[in-house]
Amino acid sequence: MKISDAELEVMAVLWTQPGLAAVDVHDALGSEKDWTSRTVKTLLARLVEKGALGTEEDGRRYLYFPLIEEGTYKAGAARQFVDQVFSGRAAPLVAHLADTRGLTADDIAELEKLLGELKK
Amino acid sequence: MKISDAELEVMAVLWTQPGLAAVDVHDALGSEKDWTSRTVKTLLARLVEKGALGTEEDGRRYLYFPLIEEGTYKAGAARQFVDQVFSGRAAPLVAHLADTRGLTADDIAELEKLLGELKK
DNA sequence: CGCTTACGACTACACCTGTAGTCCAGAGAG
DNA sequence: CTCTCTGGACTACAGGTGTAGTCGTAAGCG
Repeated sequence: MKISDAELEVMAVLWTQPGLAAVDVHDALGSEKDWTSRTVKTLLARLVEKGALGTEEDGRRYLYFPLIEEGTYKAGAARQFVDQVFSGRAAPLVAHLADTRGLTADDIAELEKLLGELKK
Repeated sequence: MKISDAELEVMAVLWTQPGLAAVDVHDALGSEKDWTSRTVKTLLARLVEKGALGTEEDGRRYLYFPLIEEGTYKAGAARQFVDQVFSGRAAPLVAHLADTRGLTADDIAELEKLLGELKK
């Protein structure tokens, strides 16, 4: 279940607001991405074809719903990325994020809390 | 500077052993990947074209050297991934890795040490 | 009841990627 | 000096991706 970059942005919208029609997805993206509605429809169609989205008829249009959970997908993507780029080791990843100012003080605090829970 | 999955495996070899010829890269990958030497050559050529590798002539063949640093590339890839999938927040990433058993006890210990240093 | 509009279905097309094949020239074998 | 082998250069080709256009039809406007 490979989801491409552009498709992922569409999924993000529908994870936040499931049950939108194509136009609504286009509007929701509108501010960020500069796609025509055709493009958005193509992405929706591809996601349905891939089984990532399901549809429900609503008159003469479709409403789209995610079929794969946000958490499930992201966890898989994270594992795959860490395996591919960091040979499966998470620590170097975090170290790199820290190096490039990718970690704010808030992030660090949050990670500490998380680690505290993990140790239990 | 987008490096594809297959290309990344080639880069990994050359980051570890810079200055190999095409055949040597093929051999180094040989055990893991089942590519013909043609395929490896194509990947090398594409990486040179992209500016990720440089060459040095050695008689009638080339020796290949990384032009981009391993750390630089990985840090960039990490940032991009976190931005794309986790809206830039590292903590949820780590949480997901933890959920799917992607974090071993060792990893957790390592992360703790890392966080300790970051706080300073 | 006819015209426009908006929807999904199908089609397009260039570039990237994975995976290789062909070709020509130089290096080494004899 | 000639033949073969090997290296890089160029070519191939199907499937994915970003980005859209066209078409037929059904729904609502007038």
